Amino acid sequence: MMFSKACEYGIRAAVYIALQSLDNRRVSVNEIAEEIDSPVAFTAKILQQLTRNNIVHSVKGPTGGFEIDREAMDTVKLSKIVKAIDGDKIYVGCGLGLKECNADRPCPLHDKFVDIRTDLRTMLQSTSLYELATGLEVGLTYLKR
Amino acid sequence: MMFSKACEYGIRAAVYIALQSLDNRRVSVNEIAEEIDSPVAFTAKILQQLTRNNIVHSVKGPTGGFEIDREAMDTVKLSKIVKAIDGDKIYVGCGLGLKECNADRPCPLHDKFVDIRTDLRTMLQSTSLYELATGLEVGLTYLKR
DNA sequence: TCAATAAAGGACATTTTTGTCCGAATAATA
DNA sequence: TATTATTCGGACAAAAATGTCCTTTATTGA
Ligand code: FES
Ligand code: FES
Repeated sequence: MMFSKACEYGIRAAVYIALQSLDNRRVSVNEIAEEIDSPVAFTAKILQQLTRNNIVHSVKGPTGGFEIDREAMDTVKLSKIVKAIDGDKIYVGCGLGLKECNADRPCPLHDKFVDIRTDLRTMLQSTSLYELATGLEVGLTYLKR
Repeated sequence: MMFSKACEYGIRAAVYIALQSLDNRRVSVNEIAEEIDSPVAFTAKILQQLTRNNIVHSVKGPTGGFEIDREAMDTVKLSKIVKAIDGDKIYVGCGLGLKECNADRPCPLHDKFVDIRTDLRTMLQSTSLYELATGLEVGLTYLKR
């Protein structure tokens, strides 16, 4: 509802890859899709986008798969994933669908909407994959129901 | 991005109807679509939903059109429109797309996401059509670019 | 070198959302 | 009563998002 399905899968996949990379396991699309409960082929497409955007790293061939450097887990924030998949409409779009959000000619919801949108952006820009992966690691959070 | 197109049009239409009802003008779909810059026939469909949900009132025939009681302008909050058109997924859905959002088995983003979602809900539940229409009336806000 | 394994990428299929069209129902008014 | 202006409702169409399939490419290890 806030993010596209593709983006939801992308974030879940990235978090799972980060989790496994924490103990140096490279993971395949099949395993990822299984663990995050997502359609395999569609997930593969999304992983291609993440790879092209240097969010995850991929290796072909046997023993290949996806992984994330320990460093990237800190530097890659959710905002980067969202931007790669959904673009920046979530950051700059008007809540009521005007062609652009513009404080000089605001829609009736502008002021209230901007507050929330800013909170969302701040949250996404400050949340790293590492942070999300560690919650998973200690069993506090889950990637599927 | 946050709301569907249908919902965006629905809110803009409702605000415009409220604005005109402030000085007792009933408005037609054609006028509404013109003034909020939306596709006429699609807007008509959305207005039907708003009518069925008692958000606006419609009158058929010549001199007919849409209107909103002065009282309803206060009691109808944006949350009612959003719920009528987009349902309640925006309020109860998991940000990462898990089948349901559940604090007992949260996704990695749950805590941070819930904060923002709650702010959004609170904002929608506390914002009335009257409030939005008055900003328009005095020329502070706009419904099209 | 060859078979097996995995990602990459393109074409296609399905579903959902967005949008259109047209006839029926309703009501005002001449 | 006939005409006209309006919403209502259903069927349809187009576009976008979601999802599938299959072939190619890279890499490993026997
Ligand atoms: S103009 Fe609508 S949110 Fe800024
Ligand atoms: S479980 Fe994901 S937002 Fe609550």
